[in-house]
Amino acid sequence: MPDISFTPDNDLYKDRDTLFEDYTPTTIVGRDTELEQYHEALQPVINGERPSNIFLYGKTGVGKTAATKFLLDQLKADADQYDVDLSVIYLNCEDLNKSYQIAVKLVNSLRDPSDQISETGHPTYKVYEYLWQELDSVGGTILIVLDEVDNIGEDDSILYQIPRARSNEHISTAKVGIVGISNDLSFRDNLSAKVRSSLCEKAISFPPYDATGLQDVLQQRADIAFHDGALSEDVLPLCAAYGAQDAGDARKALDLLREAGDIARAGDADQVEADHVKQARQKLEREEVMDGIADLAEHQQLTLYALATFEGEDETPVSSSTVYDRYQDLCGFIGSDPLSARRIRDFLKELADLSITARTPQNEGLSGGKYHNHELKHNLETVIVAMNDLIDTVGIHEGIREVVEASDELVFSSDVEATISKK
DNA sequence: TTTCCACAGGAAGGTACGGTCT
DNA sequence: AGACCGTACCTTCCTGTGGAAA
Repeated sequence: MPDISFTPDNDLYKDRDTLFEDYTPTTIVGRDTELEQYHEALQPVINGERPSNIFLYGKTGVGKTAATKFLLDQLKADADQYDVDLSVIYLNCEDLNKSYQIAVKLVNSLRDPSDQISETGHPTYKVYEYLWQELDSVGGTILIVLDEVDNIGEDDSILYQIPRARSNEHISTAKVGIVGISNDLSFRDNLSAKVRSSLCEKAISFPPYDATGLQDVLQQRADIAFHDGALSEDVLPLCAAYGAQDAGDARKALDLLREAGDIARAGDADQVEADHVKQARQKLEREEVMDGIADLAEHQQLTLYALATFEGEDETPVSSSTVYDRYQDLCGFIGSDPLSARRIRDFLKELADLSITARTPQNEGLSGGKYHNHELKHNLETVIVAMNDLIDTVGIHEGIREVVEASDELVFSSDVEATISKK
């Protein structure tokens, strides 16, 4: 039995918590022009005027949310000082893809916990009525921050309902402004014309960090998170370089730094080294794929399983219809009705969007026609381990037998020993 | 230059489900 | 109870695509 007593770790860290996303630093590094524009756009609030609608856009991890939290905290403090009645509602639209759902969430966040409404069942107009009532009873100036609004896709009705609520006399006392934050750069262009004109009164673009910018961000956090000398000098440049590869995502770079720190600490190292960063990168990448796969529905996993068998047979890349044929075979083994080929094409696209697989368009003209080729983007064993449960119920296909036998991470119930042979 | 393969993926509609309201 | 509401998840049908071959 291992020693399970707990002792404080050796201390590379001064304050590890500051490496998490939810930590708001006291200053924002390298976003001066954006902060200036943002500041200017918020100015009407403090004058007691109708707030502008503001639209922020830029890729993930470029400081949009951090800048928002930072500036709005400041704005609230200043509003207090100048007797401006200001309320801020922050809503992350991550799991909301309809205007209706956002409206419900907003109503619920304004209502007492004992008086919540359910997410379905109400007619749309009712939900909006509730929302106007709640906004009016709050009164004053209200800023509604919708983070990751691009999730609502086509259905942008709430984005023109709210800005127009006052002129349409749905609300009378409150002055409402929207701050929309989008990770999708094309979202703005896809908005309907009437929404674009009202929501994007002030549009602020956050460009990705370059490696130097990232290094400044990392340095700021590392100074408060680690003790002096805890990082060897190539650690931050390396994290920054990886981060720049990941579309200038500062959040990922911070995660990487923290993971590297954790690995170094677990290994009782005196210093975080470049090698720890490399290990951390592998570990994070692997976790990302594993989580992505674990969240897939059964038939999505079956689709991936089908593709994985070809990978095991060294036959990738393969066309969508080839994957579909094997998918149907796999369905046969568990006596499940296969979904339509059309549906599987959707799944294959989703898998590619999640970066679990790679998809390449092919065109062989008259002889072969136009189609997509698919292959795994990650180590086959990783994918198989992530689908362990599914494979346990379906059985081990011959194509992946070799990998399964070589792996020591897989756990199967004894009756899955039988191999599904290739048709 | 024209043809045409083999899908890609949009559109529309069905069904089941969890909900409200009267 | 039964009308009605919004959504997730599918299917069916069908038009569009682009480059190798003719």
